[in-house]
Amino acid sequence: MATGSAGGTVSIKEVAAQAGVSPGTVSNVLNRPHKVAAETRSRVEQVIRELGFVRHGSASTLRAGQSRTIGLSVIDIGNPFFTDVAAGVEDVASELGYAVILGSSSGDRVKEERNLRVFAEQRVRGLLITPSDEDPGRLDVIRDRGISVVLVDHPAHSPDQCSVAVNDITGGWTAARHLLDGGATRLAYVTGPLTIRQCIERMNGARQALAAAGLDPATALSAVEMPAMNAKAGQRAAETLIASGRLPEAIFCANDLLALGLLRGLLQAGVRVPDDVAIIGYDDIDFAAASAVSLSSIRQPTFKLGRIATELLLDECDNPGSHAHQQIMFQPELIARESTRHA
Amino acid sequence: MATGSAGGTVSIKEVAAQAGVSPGTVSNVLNRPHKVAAETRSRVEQVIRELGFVRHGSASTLRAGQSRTIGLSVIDIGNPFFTDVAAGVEDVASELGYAVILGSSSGDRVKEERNLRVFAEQRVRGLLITPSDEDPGRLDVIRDRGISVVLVDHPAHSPDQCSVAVNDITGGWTAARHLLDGGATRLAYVTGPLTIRQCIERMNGARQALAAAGLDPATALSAVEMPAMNAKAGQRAAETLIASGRLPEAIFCANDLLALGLLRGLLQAGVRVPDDVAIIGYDDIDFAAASAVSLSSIRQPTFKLGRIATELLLDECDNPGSHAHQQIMFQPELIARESTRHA
DNA sequence: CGTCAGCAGAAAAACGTTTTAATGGCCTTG
DNA sequence: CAAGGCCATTAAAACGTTTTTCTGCTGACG
Repeated sequence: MATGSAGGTVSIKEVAAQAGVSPGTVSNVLNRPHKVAAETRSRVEQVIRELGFVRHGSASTLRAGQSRTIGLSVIDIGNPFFTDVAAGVEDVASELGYAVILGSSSGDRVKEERNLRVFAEQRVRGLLITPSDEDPGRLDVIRDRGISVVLVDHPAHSPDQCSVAVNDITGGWTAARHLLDGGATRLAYVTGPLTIRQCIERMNGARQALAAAGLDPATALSAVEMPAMNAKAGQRAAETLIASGRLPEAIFCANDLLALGLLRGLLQAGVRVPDDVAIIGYDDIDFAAASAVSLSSIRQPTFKLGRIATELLLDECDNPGSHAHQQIMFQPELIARESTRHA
Repeated sequence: MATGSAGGTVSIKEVAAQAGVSPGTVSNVLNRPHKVAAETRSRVEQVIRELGFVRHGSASTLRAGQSRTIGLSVIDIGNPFFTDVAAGVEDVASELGYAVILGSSSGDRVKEERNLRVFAEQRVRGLLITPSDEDPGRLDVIRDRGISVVLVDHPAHSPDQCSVAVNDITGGWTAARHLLDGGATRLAYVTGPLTIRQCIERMNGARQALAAAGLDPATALSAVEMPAMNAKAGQRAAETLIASGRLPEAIFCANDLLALGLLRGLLQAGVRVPDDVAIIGYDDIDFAAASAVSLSSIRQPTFKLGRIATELLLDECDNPGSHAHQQIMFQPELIARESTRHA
C-alpha cells in the first residue's frame, strides 16, 4: 500500500514540505537518523513512504563527493570463473546497498580502456579489476581520481594496494606434478595469450615441476598458444596438435574452457583420454565434473575471491584511516578425475 | 602522454579557465561539438587532454535529467544462459558508452526488490529485466519514475512495452515431440519452481505434444519440481527419481543445468543414457555438447536476445516520439545429440 | 549607409542533494 | 534569577554540469 503514484519524481523538498520540516532534516532522517528526534523522524518516514520518495543517487553523489557504486572489470563474463567471482561481488555489494557496474573487456585493450573511462565518469566508489595485462599506467584514469582499486586474481606488485589472488605458480606446479605422477614425460601446455599473467605463471610453475623432476622444461613442455581462452580455441588446439603428427602424453590447459574444447576435439578425432593422452584443466568450473571424460582440474576459491575482494574494497573506502592494505594469496587445490586416471 | 597527474579532480570550470572560454562552451564541445567554432573546439579539446578531464557523470545526470546507465536484472548470473544474455547487453551498451548495472536476484524476491530500488536511486536510463514471477506491481518503483523497461525472455502482456522472448510452448512441444519420436511414452519433467513462467510454459508445450500424440498428459508426464535450477538440483532430482523405483523412459529438463546434474546423477547410479533413459535439456549452453553423454537440447538465441533487448531499450529512450513498442518472439531450435539417440 | 539575420560565445539559473553555520528553546548550574 | 550549554532544527551555500537567454559581432542585403 501507500505507493506514491504521483507520476513524476518526488524530491526531498516535497517530502520536507509535506512533513512540515526543512529539507536538511529529511536528509538527516535518511543519513543520520539518530540526530533526529524520534517523533519527527517517524513523521518524515511516513511521508517518504506515502509519497514513494526515492533518493536521487546522482544528486547525492555530486554533493557528497562519493557514490554508492563499484566497478567490476573482468576479462570474459562468459567464463564461469569470472561469473562465480561476479556472483561473490554482487552478493556483498547488494547486501550493503552498493550498485555494481559491470565491464567485460573480452581481452580487448580498447574495450577495457573504454570501460575504465565509464567507471571514471560514474565516479565509482572503488574498482575491482582483473587486469588483462601488466601495463601499470592503465589504471591512471582511475587512480588519479582517488578511486580505490583492488586487484582480483592478480597479486599487487606494491604494498600500497589490496589484491586477492590464487597462487598460479603453485597451481601450475601441482598440475604438472600430477601429470608426471601419471607417468608422462612429454607434456604440452595449451594456453591463452602469453601476455596474460595467469598463463605465464601457470606455465612457469609447470616448468619448475619438470625441472625438479630432472627433466628439461625446454623440451619436455611444448606450449600451444591460442588467441582466446574459450572452448572453441581449445577445439582448435586439438586440431593443431593432431595435425602436428605427434601427440604429447599429457596436456595441461590454462583453463577449463580450453580443456573442455580440447577434450571434445581429441575425442572426436578418436584419441582416447586418458589412455592415449591425459588432460588437466584449471579453475574447476562446475562443468568440469560433468564432461564426457570428467576433467581433472585445479580448483580455485572463486566465489570467495569475489566476496573478499569486495569486502576489502569497501573497507578501504569506508575506513581510509584504519584500513591496512592486504595482499591475499590463496592456494589452489588439485581435483583429480578421470581425464588423468593412471593406467 | 599528457595525462593530468594533477592529483585531485579537474572540473569543467578549470578547463574553461585554462582554455580561455566559458564553462558553457566546454559543455558544448562535449555535447554539441558542431555548435562550436573549429578553432575554439580544438583548443578546448587540447586542454581537456592535457588536464585529464573526465566529465562528472552524476553532475551531468542531475542537470540533464537522464543518465547513461542501464540496469540489468537477471535471475541467476551463474547460469550460462543469463551470462550469454548479459554478454550481448554489455556489448551493445559499452559500444554506445552506456554503463550496465548488474543485479542478480537468485530468485529471491527481497533481493530483486532491493536491486530495483538501487536502479531507481541510480535513475537508470532504462531497465532490462527477466522477471522472476508474474507480479505486475513489482516494477512500479521503476515505472513511476518514467524509466523504460524491456522484458527479457518474457513476453509482454500489454502492447505498451517492449519485450524479447523465445517461444517456450513451442520449445516444450519440440522437446516432448522429440522424446516421443524416440519411442518413449512415459515421460518425466524435471523443473524449477512452477511459479517461473518459463517452467510452466515448457511443461504446457510438452503436454500439448503428448495430447496431440493421443496420450493423456496427466499420466504420461510426471513433474519433478525442484527449488533451484542448477546442476546440484538436477543431481538431487536423479536421486529422487531413482528412489521412486520406477524410472521414466525419457526425461525433459527445464534447463541444461538441471539436465547436466541429472545426467551425472543417473550415470553415477549406473543408469545408461540414452539406452535406459533419454534426456533432453533446454538452452543449449556451451557445455551441453561436451558432457559425458552429449546433451540434446533446445537452443535459444541467447546473445541475440541480449543485444536486441538493449537496442530496443536504447531506441525507446532516445526516440520516445517515434519509438514503436515491439514484442519480439523468437523460435527455439532442436539440437539432437547422444542423450536422445534412438535405438 | 542602415538594418537585420545569423553565429559564436558568455552569463546565469537550475538540477536534488549534503553539510556547515546559525537559531531558538529548554535545561542545568552557579 | 541569570548565564551558559545542549539539543533539534533551519537556512543557505555548495557540488559540477547543462541549458536557456542574452550579448556582441560579422556580413549580407536593400
